[in-house]
Amino acid sequence: MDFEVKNNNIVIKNNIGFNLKDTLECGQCFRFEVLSDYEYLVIAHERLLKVKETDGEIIFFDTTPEDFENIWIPYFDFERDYDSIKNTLKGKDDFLKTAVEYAPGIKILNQEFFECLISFIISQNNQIPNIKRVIANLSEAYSYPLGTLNGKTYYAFPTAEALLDAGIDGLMKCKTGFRAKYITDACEKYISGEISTERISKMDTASAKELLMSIKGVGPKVSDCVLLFSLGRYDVFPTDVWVRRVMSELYFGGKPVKINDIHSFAEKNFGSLAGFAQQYLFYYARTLKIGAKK
DNA sequence: CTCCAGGCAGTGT
DNA sequence: ACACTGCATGGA
Repeated sequence: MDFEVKNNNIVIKNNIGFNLKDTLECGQCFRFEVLSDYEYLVIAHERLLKVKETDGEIIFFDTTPEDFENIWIPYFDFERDYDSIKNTLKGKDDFLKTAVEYAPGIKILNQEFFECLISFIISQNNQIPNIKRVIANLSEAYSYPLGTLNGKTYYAFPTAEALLDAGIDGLMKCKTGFRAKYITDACEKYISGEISTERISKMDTASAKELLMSIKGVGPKVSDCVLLFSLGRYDVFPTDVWVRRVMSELYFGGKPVKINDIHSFAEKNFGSLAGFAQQYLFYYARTLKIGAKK
């Protein structure tokens, strides 16, 4: 893709339908901060990125062309044809059309596997602001600083070795709660090589999901999130309380629906684009509180 | 105070 | 196969 170098910044034309705010705030990642309207701090791949969306342009501050091409283009999924994906989904039904058009600028980020795995283990029975806080706690306690902005220091995500060394006590001090033992189990399986992106890349999605679920604290929802947000498996349909609610409201007459029925519906109707559909539906449902009490 | 959150493991039928 | 319950923590 085309980009310009201006001072130490990279600037691109936003002719790719990208919305920075919706992409970061749609619940797929936890390592960002709002600096001002349309301006964010992103932590990923052991880097601190200031990024701003202006009228028709995206600016990546203090970024080299090498980092932009090798890290940020893949991370933000800039080279995928989202118009084609969105057009296909909008043609499925009017409900999905509404959800896609609610936030058409969402891209599915390509996050790092280990960080994504631990983050979504932490996400269970938790709320997004608290998930972000716990991840920040772990990073500050068990990793190294990447830089300082406005007097605040930001830290890389810890390695599996560092989190294992932290022990249950260390993890509990970071407010991981009952998930501490799950994190430890994930670290052990990752360090041993039992769980790795190399192994998973050779497996079909169902087998990959089964392997991930061998980790304590990783069930259908967490494994689907990891598969979708860090392994490029777009045929999964992570189903949490919000997705369950919105699916019930839109496709099952407001009645309670079993997870398996939702998965069957998504596989049949959304197929290889289920993951994209899920993210549009999730953001739409959560933001508008579709199906929530009150 | 109670209830719930991008769920899951454990236990029981 | 399915239903029920406890779980660390913080916020409404």
